[in-house]
Amino acid sequence: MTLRSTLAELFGSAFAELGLDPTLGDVVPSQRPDLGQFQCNGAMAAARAAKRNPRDIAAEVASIVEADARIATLEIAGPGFVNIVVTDEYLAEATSLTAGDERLGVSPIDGEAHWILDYGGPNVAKELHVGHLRTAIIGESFKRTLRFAGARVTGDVHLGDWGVQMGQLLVEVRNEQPELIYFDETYRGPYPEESPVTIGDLQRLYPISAAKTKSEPAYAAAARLATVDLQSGRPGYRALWQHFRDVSVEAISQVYDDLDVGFDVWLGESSVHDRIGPMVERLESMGVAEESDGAVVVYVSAPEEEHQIPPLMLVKSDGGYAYATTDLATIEERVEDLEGSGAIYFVDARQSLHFEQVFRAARRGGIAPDPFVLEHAKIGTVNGLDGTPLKTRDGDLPLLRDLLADIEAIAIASMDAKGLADDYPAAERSAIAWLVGMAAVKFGDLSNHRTSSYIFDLERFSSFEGKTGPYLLYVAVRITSLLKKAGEQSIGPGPILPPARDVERALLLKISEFPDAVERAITLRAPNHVAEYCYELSGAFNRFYEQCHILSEADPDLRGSWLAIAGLTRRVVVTSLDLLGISVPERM
RNA sequence: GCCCGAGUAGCUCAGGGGAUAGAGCAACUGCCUCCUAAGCAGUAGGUCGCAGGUUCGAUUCCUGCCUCGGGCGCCA
Repeated sequence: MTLRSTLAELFGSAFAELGLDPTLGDVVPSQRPDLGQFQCNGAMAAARAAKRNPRDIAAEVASIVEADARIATLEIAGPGFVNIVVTDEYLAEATSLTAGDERLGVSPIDGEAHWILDYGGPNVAKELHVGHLRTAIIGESFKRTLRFAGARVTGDVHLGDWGVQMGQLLVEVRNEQPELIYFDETYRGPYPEESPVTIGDLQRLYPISAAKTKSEPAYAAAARLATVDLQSGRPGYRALWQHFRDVSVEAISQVYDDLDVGFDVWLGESSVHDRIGPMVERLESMGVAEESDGAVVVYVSAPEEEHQIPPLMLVKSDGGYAYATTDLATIEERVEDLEGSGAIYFVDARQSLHFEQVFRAARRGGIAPDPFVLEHAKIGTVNGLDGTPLKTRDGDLPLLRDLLADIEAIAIASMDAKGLADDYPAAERSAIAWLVGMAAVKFGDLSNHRTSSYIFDLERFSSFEGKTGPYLLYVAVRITSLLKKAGEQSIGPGPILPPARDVERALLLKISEFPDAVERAITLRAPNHVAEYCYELSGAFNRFYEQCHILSEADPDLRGSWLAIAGLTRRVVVTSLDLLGISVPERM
């Protein structure tokens, strides 16, 4: 129960008392802080249905609500706005309640639901590149936020580990090292535990094999054959493939670890391979899958639909499965094995048609029962300064590893230039630089809406000032330092007193908005609401800090109250940052 | 051609049917004898792409148009 929702309930029951819809009593933070702290706009909406003057309704609602001891003033303004100011006593009381709640006022959501989140999608043999950045950051944040609200969540990396690229790699490795035991069809194992290839080898070979597949039909045929052999279980191929997967997972998880992005399961395309055959057969026998031009497809548009969308390709005319097939089988896995109640895909918006097709096919084929939620949370692209997807000078997608190293270097340069933390141990200093860089990247990403493509400008990261991740770290660190100093002077927090200054009231009101930001982030699948909130809260604290000099305050009760407020602010900031996947250093 | 998304301050972007549309950067002006100036305060900057519609009220919802980006059966 939050301050805002308490008021909404209060107004709701007043509307109900007048025989009007209680949802009209919704209360929101005021858009005109000069006129009030909160506002209720329901009277204007009610006026039409009730065929009455909105100001009259507002007046009647106000006269009921006014009696409540928590309300300081109510004013009717304009066409029928009710501007609300709560008493300082109640504001203090509500803040104490928040401080006493482990979830800081966020109400727990349905703990029965089990959400499967898909925000990985890296491929074996390919390093994580900038295209993986947004999905990882946003998905991770959403996972943490859902979990904070008490939901059961499983993050699946969904590795691309089973397509024709695997066949291509097998062929290319054979070209380079034909003597390897894995290619000897007469050999009966066991195979070496040591991988014959490194992740570096795979990254080198992958583009070569991809290029040859394009230009040499015979090579492409060999790759397809190898893929089929792999998938049908040829032991040498399986063993070699396992090495491909292992070395790739090691490299991939290293970068995810650096990003502090985690997955609960490392499933992938290969883990649903055995499901595909039976699934296709079942869809065919149901009449959902049909033969068309030598391929097997699922029609996903009803004939009468005005805008037809193309059918989903299940089996290509060469007998191979399409990647939509794998995605369909993955849904089945998520329903049956993972026992999910829904799956949310944090994936590039450009794949929206693909997901539309897959989701429709999953419904038609009964793979996803009706209550199972299927949702594509569209992610915008990371663009360069020219507004097109970010590329290196060679035209490749920049590797995440390189990008993060650049950011770290910028953070160090920035610290050097400002002479920050120059008396700290070198190891701590570089740890701080890393956290500052990560905060900059993540906040820069998360403060944009999920669906919008934004311009990633390294230059802009060279200054960690203004609305940036480091600004938020700075607030948390400032408070840590403040609390430490207070402790050294044996000053402790006390009960939160009714606020007497505007900056203090503004801070307490902002603290009370945390649950609304979290709720919005969850329902809209949009962590930018938490990011935006955290920035606003930080600003409110900095203004408070500027005007209320805590440690030199003579009144011990006031000092204790302010210290408690500072401590609570820190908790909310650190919690918000944690929901964004951003870690805070002890000092900076 | 059809579908999806975007168009808001010089730049990068927020914005929940409500009042006077916000932030950061860049520009200009102040504030470190005082808990971290990675900070705070202030000035300036807008026909919210265009035209209609719904509504007491539209940047927000609907329709059309313009511009840009993306997607559209055998790549994944």
